[in-house]
Amino acid sequence: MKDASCTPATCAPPAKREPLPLGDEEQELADLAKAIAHPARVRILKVLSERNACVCGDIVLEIPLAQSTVSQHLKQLRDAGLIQGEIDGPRVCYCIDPAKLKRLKVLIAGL
Amino acid sequence: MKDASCTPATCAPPAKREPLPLGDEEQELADLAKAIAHPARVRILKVLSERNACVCGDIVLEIPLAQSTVSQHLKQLRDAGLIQGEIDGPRVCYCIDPAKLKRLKVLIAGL
DNA sequence: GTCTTTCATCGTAATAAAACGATGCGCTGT
DNA sequence: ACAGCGCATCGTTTTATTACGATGAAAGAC
Repeated sequence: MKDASCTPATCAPPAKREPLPLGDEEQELADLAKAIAHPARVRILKVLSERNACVCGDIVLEIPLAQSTVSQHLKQLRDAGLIQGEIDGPRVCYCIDPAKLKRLKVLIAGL
Repeated sequence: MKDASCTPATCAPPAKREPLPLGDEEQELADLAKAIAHPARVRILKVLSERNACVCGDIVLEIPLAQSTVSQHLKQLRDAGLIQGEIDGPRVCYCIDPAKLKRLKVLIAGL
């Protein structure tokens, strides 16, 4: 099974312009990718997705890490905008932000 | 525009089982995500994709970083399997590995 | 052969990420 | 009010990432 070997012939012409300073869209995708660049965070998203709704703090039960560590990962996902938390009495309910997740999918698909 | 607010009511039942030890697929996605979790690497993929073929070492010209740094980023993409390099005389031609990129897209889409 | 070009790698310094236990803060029961 | 639960944050250590200049190795030109 021969996959895309890149022969010099297939090479495209070099650039003429300056190296643009790493645009916003590149940064956006990089940030979103970084948010899921850890198996624990992938697991969190998967859990939030399987239980189609939030699933409060027993996300911790799904992940073989200390509570404080899981909380940190949740924060990263929250900072990236991929999930959001809603305070419900003593607990906090998390759920996926579908718009942001969609945005990630679009950016990835555009590669 | 009200987006997915997660009320406690929507919360799914808790888990019964043990915290599984962070599976292979989660790790795979995390690794691929990490590979693109930097704007320079996103840019590299974009360049390799726009010039539909390899574009050898003048990737460096497209990125406002030192040559050695770009080479490091290329290595990370190579280690992740997203790109591959082919030696062509004094230069090296890089191109996207479509299968691996597809794999990334599938995993992301599955979120 | 030597010189040059092209890229990778080494060595290093600065910054960020990951993990944990301990602490703190806001609720909800009693 | 007080105790307990649920979760976030603090403080710390360890490890990884990012970046650069300098050095090296391989191929082509002379």
